[in-house]
Amino acid sequence: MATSERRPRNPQGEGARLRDELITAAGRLLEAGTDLDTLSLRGVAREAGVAAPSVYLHFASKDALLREVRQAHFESLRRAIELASATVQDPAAELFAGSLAYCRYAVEHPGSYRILFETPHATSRLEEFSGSRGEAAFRTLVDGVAECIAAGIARPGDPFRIACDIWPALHGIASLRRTATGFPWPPLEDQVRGILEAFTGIPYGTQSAVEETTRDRTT
Amino acid sequence: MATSERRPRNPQGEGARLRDELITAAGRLLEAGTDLDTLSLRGVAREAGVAAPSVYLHFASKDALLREVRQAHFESLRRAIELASATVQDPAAELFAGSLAYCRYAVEHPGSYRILFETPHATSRLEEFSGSRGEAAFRTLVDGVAECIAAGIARPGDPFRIACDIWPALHGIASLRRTATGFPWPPLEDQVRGILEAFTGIPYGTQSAVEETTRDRTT
DNA sequence: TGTACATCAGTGAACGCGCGTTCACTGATGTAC
DNA sequence: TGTACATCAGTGAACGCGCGTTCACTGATGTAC
Repeated sequence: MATSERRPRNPQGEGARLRDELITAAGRLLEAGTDLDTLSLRGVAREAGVAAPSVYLHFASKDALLREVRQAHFESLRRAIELASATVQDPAAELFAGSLAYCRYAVEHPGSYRILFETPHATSRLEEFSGSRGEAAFRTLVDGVAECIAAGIARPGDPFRIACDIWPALHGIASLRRTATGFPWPPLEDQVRGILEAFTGIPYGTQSAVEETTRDRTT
Repeated sequence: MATSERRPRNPQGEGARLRDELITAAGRLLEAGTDLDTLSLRGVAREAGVAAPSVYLHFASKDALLREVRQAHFESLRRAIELASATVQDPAAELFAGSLAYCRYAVEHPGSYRILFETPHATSRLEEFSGSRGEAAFRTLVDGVAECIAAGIARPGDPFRIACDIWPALHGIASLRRTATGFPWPPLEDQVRGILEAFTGIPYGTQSAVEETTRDRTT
């Protein structure tokens, strides 16, 4: 939102700072609701308080800028999850903390999340999944599930396959909260717990678990 | 893709035909990968083989055109689900058929699905969920779950709350298949069955169900 | 210490383009008398 | 049957705008001698 204020020139030798400022400015625009497809190079430059051609001092093209913006936001999501997971010890709590952090990030930074998982981009269309930044992130989910199985807290099963169900479910509840705004969604925490419980069998104490024990009650 | 061919003028009294042709043309562009945000009035006119101002004979503005396009695609998704559900009798099979049809539609018509559930639009931001077209569609899912519970096939529970989990999960697996293209996704049918089983308890005979019975096998 | 020069961060003007929208029109087809 | 007119479906040219990108430049700061 820091539009229209004259930005002082960087001291010599630190021109690279503008690079970060541009990525940050793009992030601000995304948070403010601008779509990745409608995000313009000129708009980013304006937001950074800089002339449009200055962008070319650090990025070869608009696409190159957006690519770096995406990368920065991916890193930011990764950090949010890591931070949340680090606060707890046992594997079940860690799985929940990480999952919730993922959804919270998506809900709280919709523009950011959108460019990560809701926008197809030329690069990722070509690049293979294996070895990608995304694979590394997914692997921590797989590992989390595996730990819970190894600890005997979760139902036995293929951790990879289970993670293949959890990720989309988390993505779904976060993503639809943005699109279906009028929908009476259950609290996010409850829903995350319910998803993890449904796919891993870990008893997080959701309502459905309670109902399972009192199965014969009539609706 | 019917670009650049001279479209014959409609006979008098049937000018309204162009209206449908424009909506269809927009649909073709969406299928071809054009984004809703990048879809231009001029592009649609071009695809329909008509001059740009002709659009204004039937739509007040670009937004009005896109609104109608969205509505048409919603109707098309609804029909696809209805058609699939009608082929089977018992409630569990119907739930599966409808769910699979939903995902298939999303996967096979990504551009269409995208404008329905992955693009925020001014109208739906304002309009309440209750009474909307979306609510009617969601209700059929709730009803499907309720029938399964009533028939004693599904675990007892709140059908609405269960549908709140199923919808995002289905959305997730369909949506991420488009974004995470390189990911080694399990077959769509298996995944849909797994989701329904996890949230309703209906034994669709997925692998995880098998594993559940042979719980003591080591990983 | 003074000065010429190089480097560096960034700018202003201009380009060609496609966009949404407006406007006055064209020319075929139907209708009234 | 002939003709004047109305209706209807659609067009071509033009508008002002913001876009991505290129280009030659400016002016402050550092460095060599």
